[in-house]
Amino acid sequence: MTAAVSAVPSEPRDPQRIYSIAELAREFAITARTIRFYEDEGLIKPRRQGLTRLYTAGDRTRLGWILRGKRLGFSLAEIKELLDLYQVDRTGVSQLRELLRRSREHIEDLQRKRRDLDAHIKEFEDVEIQVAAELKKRGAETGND
Amino acid sequence: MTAAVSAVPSEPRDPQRIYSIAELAREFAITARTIRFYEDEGLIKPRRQGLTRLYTAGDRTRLGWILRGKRLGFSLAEIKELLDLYQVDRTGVSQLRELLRRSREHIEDLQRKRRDLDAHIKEFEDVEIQVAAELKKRGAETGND
DNA sequence: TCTACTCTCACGAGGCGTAAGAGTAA
DNA sequence: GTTACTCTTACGCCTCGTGAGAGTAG
Repeated sequence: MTAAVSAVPSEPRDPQRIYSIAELAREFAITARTIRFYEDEGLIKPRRQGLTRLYTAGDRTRLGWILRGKRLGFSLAEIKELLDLYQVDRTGVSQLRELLRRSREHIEDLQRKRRDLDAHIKEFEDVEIQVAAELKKRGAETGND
Repeated sequence: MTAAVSAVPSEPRDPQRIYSIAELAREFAITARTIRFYEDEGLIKPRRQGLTRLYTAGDRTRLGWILRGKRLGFSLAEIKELLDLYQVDRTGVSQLRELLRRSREHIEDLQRKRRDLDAHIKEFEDVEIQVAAELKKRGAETGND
């Protein structure tokens, strides 16, 4: 199902720290290839030292954000759009208005998702309750062994 | 982004009612091809009258469930597993225990998703608040026009 | 040389879309 | 007989990667 991987990894202890691609791959339990793929898709833009990619703490946060979006069922294109929301030009009023509009749109989308999720959870909790009751009736233990 | 489609459509007014594939496709804003595809994948099993598929209210509910799972980022394979949880054989104690175990597992997965989602929502709400404040500062209306 | 990175194909699974061609019910 | 469905078969496409092979920096 879902890999038991830290959702948002340990807080960035040192905001100045630089990460290698392999380090990030290990930390997020993905492959370096995947990180490069996200770069190809325009989701992340590490600095370079020659050919080697250098990731800042910000890049790392961004990557965690991407993966979280993925777990929530957003496509890479959608995630890119969401990420871009953070760094659009905020100088003009019309741009701010547009940002506000899209932000609200996304919040509604997310809230819809949450309603779906809550309904899902409730159903499985019902299953759990019923099955636990049935097991109890039969005199079997219901604990987690 | 996400199509503005009724998440769970109107309650099944008549539990006896039979639906055609086109009807369900319209209702859920998907194509008949998609519904047949789900059948190929073993997610739904309508009755047949000759070759024509006949969907019960239960099938309709099931389809809605599948689509909700999709919106939450589950793969069809995962959704199939979740759906199967509902109708596994519940006669034996060991089967009940297994059902309970997997049910709890899924609930944990769903709760993890919810934490992700809440964090996401909070971030965008922060964006909204900041942008709205900035617009107000500049004397522009922030309302939804 | 060995490690760790870089690159570019290329392939593959998941999730459908999209005809093609044919049957059937009103 | 035309419209509006239905069906199966099957190829194609986009997304999201994985893998292979080959080159390079230290």
